[in-house]
Order: sequence, then C-alpha cells, then structure tokens
Amino acid sequence: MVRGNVVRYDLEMNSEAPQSERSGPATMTDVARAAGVSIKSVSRVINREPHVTPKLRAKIEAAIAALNYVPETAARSLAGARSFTISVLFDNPSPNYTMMVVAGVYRACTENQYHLRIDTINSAVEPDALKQQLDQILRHSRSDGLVLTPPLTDNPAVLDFLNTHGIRYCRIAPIFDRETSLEVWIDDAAAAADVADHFWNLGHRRFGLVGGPFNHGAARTRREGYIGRLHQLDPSIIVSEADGGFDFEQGIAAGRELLAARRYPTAIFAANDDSAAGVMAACRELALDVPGDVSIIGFDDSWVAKSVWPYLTTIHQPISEMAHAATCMLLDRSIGAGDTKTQQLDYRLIARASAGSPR
Amino acid sequence: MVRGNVVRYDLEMNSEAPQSERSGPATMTDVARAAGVSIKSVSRVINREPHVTPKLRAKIEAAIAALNYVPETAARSLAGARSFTISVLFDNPSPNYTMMVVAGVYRACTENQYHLRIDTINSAVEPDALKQQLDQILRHSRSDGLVLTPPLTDNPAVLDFLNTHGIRYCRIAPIFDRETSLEVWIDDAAAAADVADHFWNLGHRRFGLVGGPFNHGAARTRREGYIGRLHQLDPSIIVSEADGGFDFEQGIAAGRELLAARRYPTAIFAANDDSAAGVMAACRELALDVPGDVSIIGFDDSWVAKSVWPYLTTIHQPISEMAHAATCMLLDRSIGAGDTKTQQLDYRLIARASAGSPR
DNA sequence: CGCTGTCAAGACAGCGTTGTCAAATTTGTG
DNA sequence: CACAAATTTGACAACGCTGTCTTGACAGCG
Repeated sequence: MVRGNVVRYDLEMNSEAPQSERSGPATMTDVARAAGVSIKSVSRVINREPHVTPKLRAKIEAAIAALNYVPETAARSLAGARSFTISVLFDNPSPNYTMMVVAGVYRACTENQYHLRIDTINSAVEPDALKQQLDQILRHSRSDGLVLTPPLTDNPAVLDFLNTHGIRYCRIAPIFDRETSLEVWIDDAAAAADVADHFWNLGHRRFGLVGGPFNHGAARTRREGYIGRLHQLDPSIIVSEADGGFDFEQGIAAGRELLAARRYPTAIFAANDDSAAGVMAACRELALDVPGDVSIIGFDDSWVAKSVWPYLTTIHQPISEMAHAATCMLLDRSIGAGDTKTQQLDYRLIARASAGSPR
Repeated sequence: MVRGNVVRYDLEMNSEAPQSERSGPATMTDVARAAGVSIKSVSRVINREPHVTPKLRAKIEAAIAALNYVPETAARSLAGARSFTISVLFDNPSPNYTMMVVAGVYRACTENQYHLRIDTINSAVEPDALKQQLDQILRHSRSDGLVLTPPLTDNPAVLDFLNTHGIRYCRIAPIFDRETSLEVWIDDAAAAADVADHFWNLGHRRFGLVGGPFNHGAARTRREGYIGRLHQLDPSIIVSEADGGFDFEQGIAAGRELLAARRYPTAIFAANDDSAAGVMAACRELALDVPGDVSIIGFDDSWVAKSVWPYLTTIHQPISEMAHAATCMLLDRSIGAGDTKTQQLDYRLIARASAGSPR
C-alpha cells in the first residue's frame, strides 16, 4: 500500500543507528524486533502495565531509545478506548483568564503525552440548545476528559448532559452540587473576606462592590464573603453594589454608577481584574485619584492587574495551577468516571498600589 | 474483544431510528449496509472523491443522516496520511494577540471538521536548541499544517527546519523571504505611515516611537513605515525612539524614557497596544494628560485597546481573520506543501480618544 | 517427583478507515 | 451490434496499536 503524497515527518532524524530498510518512523514492531521480544511486551512497557521483568523492560527501553520510537496516537486510540486528548470548555468573557487556564492544561497535557483541545460554547441559551452544542462538540471529538471552566462549571444543563452520557469531567471553581465530581477550587469566600479586612484595616468605612455575571457561581460567593465579613465588622454597614460583567466596559459603567453618589464609596471590590480596571478608568474620568480618593481591589491577579496604573491590588488565584491540577485528576486513571475528588488550592492577597488609606 | 471501562459517547442519542444490535456509534460499515453499497463508496462520499454518481451519493448521504454517522478521526488518520489536526505555534508575549489567533484558527478548524492543537516554543535560544524543540513537538503530534505566528514567522531556524522536513506551514505577517510559502499579511508599513499622517494632521511636530522586540519582523516594518513617512513630511524631523518589548512593563519604561526629555514628544506611536498602554501609564505617573499633553497610538486593536482610559487610537489588524485565512490555506488540499500563495488583508486606523491635537 | 498455582511473555484478532487494484457497468465507435 | 474505452463500484489488505486468550516457565507443596 503506497502512501499518499503528504510527506510524513521522519522520526529517524536524530537516530544514532538509522535503519536502512524502513521508510517512515519506527513502529512498535520495529522496537519489538530490535529488542527480540513480542510487540505486546513493548506495549506493556509503553503503558506501564504489570507483568514485565525489570530485565526485559530495560532491554525494551533501550530499543525504544535507540530507534527514537514514539507511539502513534491515532493507532493507540483506534485500538484502545482512549483518545489521548483533553478538552477545555470555555464560555468566558475574559481572555486573560482563558489564557491562564489553557497554559495550565497545556502543561499537564505535555507532561503526560496528551493533546489539548479547545472548545467554546455559548451557555446563554436554552438548556436544550446548550445540550445540542455539547452534542456537536463531543460527537466530533472524543475526549478522555473535559475541563470545565466557570460559568460552565455550575451550569445544570451541562452537568446533566455530561452525567447522563457518562463523560468524565473536572470542574474548576464549582459552587453548586459540590462534592459530586472532580473539582478544583479556592476558597473564594475567605478571599473576599480578606479583601474586606484589607480595606477595613486601611481605614475605609464606605464600601462598594462590583459584582460578576449572574451565572458565575464564584462571583456570587465572592460577593457573599465580602459583604458577610463587612457586616461582621460593623453590622450597620451598607455596601453599595453595581452589576459588573467581568469585563472592562461593564466595569466602567459600574464605577460610574458607584461614584456618582454624593458620598461615594472609598473602597471598591470588583469581582475580577478586568472590571476593576474599568472602575479605575471611571475614577480617572471623574478625576478621582486612585488610591487617594478611591481604593480598588480586583480578583484573579491576571495579566491586566499589571497592565493598569497604578498596579492593581488583587487576590492571586492560581488559575493555571488549578487548571493543571484539574487536568492531572482527569488523567489519573485510578479515578473512575463518576468518582468524587476535590482539591483546594491557596489564594493570596497581593497588595499593590491601587488600595491605600483614604485621605 | 471487550472494550475497556471507559464509556464511549453514544452517537445514537438523537438518532431517529436507533439500531437495535449495534453497541457504539455507527461506523462506515453500518452506513454501507444501510445504503446497500460498499464501504469504499461511503468513504468516497465522505471525502468528496470523484467517481460517485449523484444517485449513489444521495442514497449514501441519506444513510449517513439517518444513522447520524460521524467518521472516526483516529481511524481516518491511521489509514490515511492525514491527522486532521492543525497546530498553531506560538512564542508570543501578548495573550491578547494569542487569543485572537486561536479564535480565528479555531473557527476555520471547526468549519472543516479539523482539530486545533496549540503549541508554544521558546525561540530565544540557539538555533539547534530551537530545532530540538520543534523536533519534540512534531514528533509527538503529526499535524497536517502549522500556523506560524510572529516572531516565529521570521525565524530562519524554524523555517529551515520546516522546509527540510517538508512540513506544511503558513506564515502570519512574514517579513523575510517573502513569497516563498503560504503567507497572510497586512501592509504594516502603510499602516504605520497612516499613523504618522494622523499625528501630523492633528498638528503634532515632536514624535516618539516605542519599538517592538528586535526579532519581530513586523515591528521593524512598522518602525520603518512610521519614520519613513515622517521624513517625507519633514526631512529634518528627529524621532525619539525607545525600545519596547510588546508588553506593558517595557512600555512603561519606554514611556518614562521618552517623556523624561525636556522637549518630550507629544505624539508617540507604540508598536503594539500593550506597550501603548504602558506608555499611557507612564504619562499618568508623570501627570501628563492623554491626549492633552501626549497623544498615543497603538497597533493591533486588541482587547487592551478598550481596556485603558482613554480608549486607545490604534491600527485595527484583523488578527483573527488572518489566522482564519492562514488555516484555510493550509486546509486547501489543492495547494501543495512547497507551494507559494500570499493573501493580504486590510488594516484600518481606529481613531479613539488617546490621540488628539496638542494643546 | 509430579501436580498445581502463579506470573511472565507471546500469538492473534480486531479497532474504523483509506489506498490499490480488479470487477462491473456504462458509454462511445466503426 | 460487437468491441474497446472510459467510468463507476467493490473486495480486500494494510495502518500501528491494544485486549484477550494461550502458552511457557518456575516455584511451592504433599
């Protein structure tokens, strides 16, 4: 069978002992022949299966190295039940967040010889339409696992679809139905409470909040943590709130709204960095000094936090580590499809220049 | 042969006529049986091969629809010579740029039933080390084509490696060795000249430039286009230059440097939006009003352009369309691996609030 | 010493496609 | 109308690997 005209990448390039006969990259059969064993044994070594004596393993590994052998993913996935691909599902307005997630998943994938696939869906539709989108995506790309990012993490239709089809997934920063799947999260409530404390200790007494998208679970938790702590500190506190949407433009609008009041808040917590940057822009527009007149704290410590002036005080969320951890859980074959396992990572308040004592 | 415990996604979910016997998704054999033809004919229809009468084609297409059949990528790539995957190669400091490229490639991939793979490499190393990185990446993921983004686009080692291995690629915004491969670009020089005109018409006479990374070809072209046009306008003009690096922090540094002069430039062109945002921050720091004291123009019209205040006047580069076009060229099988084809897209100066007349 | 139990290693049949080549069918021509 | 040529269609063997089953080897035990 003569192959097509597409030139295949020749894996022999760096080989110490280039084979004379073989045309393309070395196959498992080549390795088996070189090591004088059966292909099944090579397969066992590749897949870390038991029932291989150290001696045999060493011989095979030597042959693999000598031939510069790399297993063919297509064949593996055709013969076995795995696709060697992890998909990340997005419906996130923030490119910064997205990039960090991708970075984390990508790292985990390369570490495990897996491939990364990215898919985006629009969750602002009817549950049925949403399920159809998922159906489309999964129909065309059989993944060994899905990494779910907010707000998909807490979308009942998505979860329901995945559960009924027995598809393996890991949720990042879930809020609802906790402990029912694989999950990676940080304590958003505690982090938001820390923000409240930080403002309070700085001497602020008039507080504002820019919320996140209504369907974003973690954003709600942040709100509750912030306001809850503030009420602990002083039950009579009234927090002025404005809707944000996790993006700059809505952040500006929210900032304008909050700062239009006669006695505007001197301390504003925005549910993510992008909207915090928007609030900062609103301050500028109104000739309000940051942090002199208004202190601002964001959330994520994403790339924007250091793309505004003054640099943003924010909660560092290890997004890329969370994504990495999520992917590793997915890849851990000792964990079944319906199993539960949660992993909590640490956040940390990064004090930069956007929050200070009121003057 | 009993399959593993991984539950496969059941493609029959929406099927009108669910099959009784079959366990998993419909295969080509199922379709062939349903249509009363051979599997090869089904294959021909799927791959749009010639030698199929309209009548047969219709019958097969009906069967495909009825069974909700989707070809199995793994089998296709094992049997054929294609992997049905396109890789995007990055070494780009700007997450905004990256996201837009990914969006464009992603769109082209889904349109063509292809998969998207993302790979990053570090090109700031010796050519040999670079080739080794490429080797690693390509060894593990046989792609049908690579989308090369700057600065990889103009990296001789990368190009050389790809050429010697006969790997198909498309360059986005190439500068060197033009017309030697598939290419998508915009006229960076003309765009930069437009920036110069815009400043000039606004009444500016003292000009500054924040350059891009030294290895980024397009950034150099922008510099030349800008300075060239300025010299046409007035040969005695001296443009003060500072090194930027395409990111916010280096933008700040460059801004500080430029604005430290007694007669600082009132018009500054930064080679991308991120560094333009940095210059803007430097203005703020020095209590210089934008655009009152200093006008700033960026490049890309990326997401940052509308994440700073005032909104950034910038050159809109259709990044995601360029990426889309690049991918489509790669996917067009009528174009051979070594063929040449270039495609130019339009840029456009977006006048927003960061550039105005000097006061 | 022979029998069984245990573990290591191999033989072999698919997995769902595509490429090749041969067979069947249609079309064109004298 | 017979026969060659062109075209459509089908049979079948890969592709490179994994799951299952079988054989082989070797120790433990009565």
